[in-house]
This record gives sequence, structure tokens and C-alpha cells, in this order.
Amino acid sequence: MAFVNQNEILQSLIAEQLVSDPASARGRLLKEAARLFRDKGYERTTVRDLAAAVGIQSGSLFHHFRTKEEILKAVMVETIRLNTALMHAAMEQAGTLREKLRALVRAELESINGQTGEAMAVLVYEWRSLSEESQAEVLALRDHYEGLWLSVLEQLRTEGSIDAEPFIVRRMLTGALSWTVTWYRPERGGLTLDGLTDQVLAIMKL
Amino acid sequence: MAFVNQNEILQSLIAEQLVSDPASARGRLLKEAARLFRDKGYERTTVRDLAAAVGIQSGSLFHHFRTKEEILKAVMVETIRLNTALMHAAMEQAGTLREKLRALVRAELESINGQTGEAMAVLVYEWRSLSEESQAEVLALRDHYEGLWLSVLEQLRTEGSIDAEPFIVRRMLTGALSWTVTWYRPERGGLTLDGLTDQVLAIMKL
DNA sequence: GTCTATAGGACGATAGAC
DNA sequence: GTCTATCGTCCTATAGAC
Repeated sequence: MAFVNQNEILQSLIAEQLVSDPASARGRLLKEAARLFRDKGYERTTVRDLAAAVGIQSGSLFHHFRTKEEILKAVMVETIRLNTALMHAAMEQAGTLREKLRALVRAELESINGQTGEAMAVLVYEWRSLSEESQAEVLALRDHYEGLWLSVLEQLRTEGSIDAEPFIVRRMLTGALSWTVTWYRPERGGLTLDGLTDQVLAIMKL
Repeated sequence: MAFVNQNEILQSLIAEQLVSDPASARGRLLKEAARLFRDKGYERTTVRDLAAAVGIQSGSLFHHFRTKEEILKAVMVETIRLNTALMHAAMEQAGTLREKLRALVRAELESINGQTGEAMAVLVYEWRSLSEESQAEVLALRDHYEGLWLSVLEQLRTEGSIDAEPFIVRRMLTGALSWTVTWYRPERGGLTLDGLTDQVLAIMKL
């Protein structure tokens, strides 16, 4: 990951209009929305809270988004787009299969506990707040992301490096890694993101 | 687990008034509340929904519980009490350390995906809906439960059977196992609870 | 693109009869 | 212990001026 220019990836996604520029009005609102949705939950966050966080009145919000739910959906969609691109880049730099798996674990831990952590938590905890139609759209985006994982795990299975079913391994890892957001505090405690990645791989029979 | 009489444990907890009798008015309400809170979320579940689920009017609810939040707290408290007792019994029947770990994994998967699954999901996903004072009370109860896990994992570490830090292994397992509620469907697919337990242990380096 | 003002409805909780 | 009726509050979203 140290050799991937994460900012270059972000800039190219902004240029393609796949994610909002964090400096734009829309981008700033989505950033604040992610924080509020994670901290208070989607239902307990009011449009007044959202508007106040970017310094406007609640009525003005509806000039940018038609409904409150559209804001939640935008947070999720842009987060998946960004993280899929980051993960793809991280994996391509890895050589062996084992290194690829490590790169995936490291990148997902970084997504969950780094800059996009608030939005990733929203993706997990506020899933039910999304309408069924929106859920279907977001799920379609996730398929690419999950495909990266499954491809690596299936190859590890084929060469005999893992015993369990690849899709089950992926689901267990999804739960284990996303749960870190509830307890991992890099600032106090001394465990770095690389150290945490080491621990995950030390638990696994590889 | 096959030799533990789960119903006997439940009956003794009812006798000690640590959990409500599922046949009582209070017990039936808590069961319906767990289902509604899991399906729609705490915030989106109204007191009118809760009352309708047990066939009374919304005003009548407040004869049994002072506030809506008190219902959420009761669901969580009684669920932890029951599952701590079940897990304790499951572990005592196991011989070796490795068998104890398997018993813990099996028991937690059963809590999450069996009868108390709805309430266990509420415990994870609706945690933020609880006031800070209530959170502290429920956390105190969880300490016993977590102590059972840590004791086994630390012994496994001492004998060299696991490489990673016990408390990190437990947290990864918490995430992985609780996440199964989002995808594991025993009815279709053929994977039994024992099969799922096998997969979890097959992923781990033991 | 932001403001003020408010429509229109849903919510948690209470009061008092039975 | 349940009912009916309703209070007071908060919510999302809209309307129209600037």
C-alpha cells in the first residue's frame, strides 16, 4: 500500500464523476452525513442536523438531494466505488497469492479504520435504513468488490493453502474485519494497522 | 450440546426471575419486540407496532414498561443472562481445551442463529439506541460472558496452540460469528450448525 | 443556492374511565 | 390490565421570497 498513490486514485474517480470532490458542497455534506449517521444512526440524525453540519438551513438541503434517504444512498455508493478502486490497486502491487491476501486484508482494515471508516460503518449498520430498491443498486456495486476477494481465496484453495470453503472464509473475514471498527483504536494502544493485519493472518491456517 | 438440557436451564432462570417466562405477557412482548427491532430497527419500530404484535393498544404498553427504551434494555439483559448460562453449560461438558473452544463456537453460533437469534442481532445492531447508563449496565453483564472465552483462549495460547493475542482472537471471532446472522440460512443450502462450526475451526490455525 | 415559514403527519407518553 | 382519546413534540418535505 505504501507505493500506491491513494490521492491519485481519488482524483481520477472525481474526474470521472464517480465520487464527489470532498471540497465541493456535495462532498462536504456526504462527509458530515457519514459521520452523523455513524455516530447517531440514520434515523436519529435529522435533516436539521445534516444542514447544520454544513452551515445551511434544513430547507436548503432539498436543493441538493430530493430526500433524506438519497443522502444515505450516496454515502454508500461513493464509498464502495472508492474502496473498490483502492483495493484493486493494492492487490495489483502484490506478487504471490499470500501477499495478495495480505494486501486485501490490509486494504479493507484501512478502509474500515481510516479515512472512509465512518462511511464503511454506515454501510454495515444502516443497511436496513435503505429502501429495497436502493439496496439492490448498492448490492450490484458490491459484487465487483467481493469478486476480488473470492478470486484470491479460490486460488489459495486450489493450491491447498486453505481448507475451508472460500465463500465462507470471505464471509467470516467480512464480519471479523468490519467488527474492528467497534474496538480498534490505533491512537492509544500501540497496535498499528500492519500489526493488526499480522494478527489476522496469524489466526488463519495458511 | 446434545447432552445439555437447554430447557432445564431456561426453567431454572425463570424460577430465579432472571428471565421472563415466554408464556407470560412480559415474555411474549419481549419476544415480539426482539423480532420487530431486528427486522425494522429500534427507531423504526413504534410503540403502536409493539402493542399490535401482542394484541393490545399502545397506551396499555406503558402499564408494563415505563418507556420504550426499557423494552430494548430488557431484551438485551435477558438475552445475555440466558446465553451466558447456556454457554457455561456447553463448556463444562467439553474435555480438552480444543473441545472447549469448539463448544464455545458451537454455542455462540446457536445463540446467534437459533431461538435467541433475533435478540442477539438486536444486541449487536441496536447498541447505540441504548442510553449510556443502560449501556454500562449491559456491559457489566457481558463481562462474565467474555471471561469464559478469554479463559479458554489464554490457555490455548499458553500451550502454544494459537499464535495470536487471545483478546484479538476473541474480537475477530465475535465479528465473524455475529456476522453469520446476515448470511447463514440453515433451512436452504444444507450447511448444518455443526458443519458451520467445522468451517470456523478449519479457518483457524490451531 | 439560500432563506423563512409552515404544511401535514407520526411519534412517545399521559390521563382517566371501565 | 386494558381501553379511548389526546397532548405536546418532533419530523421530512414543500412553497415562495430574495
